[in-house]
This record gives sequence, structure tokens and C-alpha cells, in this order.
Amino acid sequence: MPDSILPLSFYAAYDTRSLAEKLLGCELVHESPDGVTSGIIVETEAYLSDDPACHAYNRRTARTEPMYGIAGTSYVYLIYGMYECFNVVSNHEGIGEAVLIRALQPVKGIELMELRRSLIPGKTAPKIRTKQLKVNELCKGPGNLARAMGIERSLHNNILLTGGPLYIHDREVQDLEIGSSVRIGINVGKELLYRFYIKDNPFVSKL
DNA sequence: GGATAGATTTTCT
DNA sequence: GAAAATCTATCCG
Repeated sequence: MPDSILPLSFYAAYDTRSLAEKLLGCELVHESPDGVTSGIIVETEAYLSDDPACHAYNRRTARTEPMYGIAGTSYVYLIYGMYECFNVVSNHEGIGEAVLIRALQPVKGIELMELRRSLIPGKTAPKIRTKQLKVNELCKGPGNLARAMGIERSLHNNILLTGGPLYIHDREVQDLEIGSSVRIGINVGKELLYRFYIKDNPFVSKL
């Protein structure tokens, strides 16, 4: 069934690492008041409950509470004081695991993405970007992706379903060439090959 | 092309 | 009070 919104049963059908691979090639859509943006998911990372890099590795806290919700819940958090990151919660209720979406190939609303990315974040002196971004830079990396898509913490702890503003479409291609590697920007769990990406796709954040 | 420093604030110790 | 699932500008070769 091409062109259908992923049902909750999809998110619940796989373990976290499998879901991270299955989400590749799917299209993330945000229907915001400003307009619709979307992009093909080309890069993900898995965070498991027995993995020291996972936010839910230690105590269950207020911030990570959505990670313990049902698969298909959104988990959005602020990192380094400036950037938001978007995750899809995975596994069963009560188990704190999620998939970080790291890069998109823009499809809809490219002009809106450019507009949202035209300001460089910064409290003291938010700067206007001087150089025009290339399309493959708009959603490169989790912080940039969230900004281009207009995903903020107001979308934290929502269910990715029909009727909501944020959801994911099924992918059409079944046989994707998928690569894996260690994850980016972490200091623990370095050796785990929990990063997945579409091979030879120029929208991936890093080789 | 790669390496490095600085921005910024929430969260947890 | 330190660390953090990041990004950008700047320096250097």
C-alpha cells in the first residue's frame, strides 16, 4: 500500500534497531500553520534501554517520560542549549527506547525550509545567513532537520497519527541499500553500530 | 579538505 | 556546576 500513513502497528512491529532501518525511505511530514514540509528519511540512529548513550539508560525522569510510552510517540529534546532533536519512540510501553531521525531528503515545502533556516540560532545576536543553503544542507543533521521542519518541543510527546500535524508515510521502495556505522557525537556506547543510512544518498549528514 | 573553539540552556548530580 | 544524541565560523594546509 503505497502512499499510506504509517499506523501505530507499524512502529510496534519491530525492535528498535529494525525500526531504525525500516524508517529509512519513509517520508516525514509536518503540516504546520505556516505550511507543509516533508522529506524522505535517509539517516537514523537507534537508542536502546541497555545502551549507555540512551537518555533512558538511567533513571526514569520527566524529560524522558515519552520514551516509555507506546511506539510511535514523538520525543523532542533540546541539545546544547540551541537545537531540538526529533525521535520516534519504539518498543513496548514501559521500555525507554527511540530512533533519532538524523537527516532528510527534502520533498515538500523547500522554500519554507529555506526560510526557517535563514536565521542562525543565537540569543545575543541571531544572525541572518548570508550564504544560500543547498537543498542537501537544509535537513542535514538532527538539529538542522528539526529547524527546517518546524519541529519544536510543542510537538514533544505526541502520537504520530492521522489527524495530527506530524506523521510518517510508508515508503514505496522495498529494497534499499542500507549502510550502518557507529553513532555520531556521543561519548559512550561508541562501538555500537546503531547508525543506519541509505547508501550513496547525498542527503546523509556524514560519510 | 580537516581541526578547533564558541554559542547557549535544560537537565541531572 | 558540569555535561549534553549540535552547528557554525574561522584557521590552517
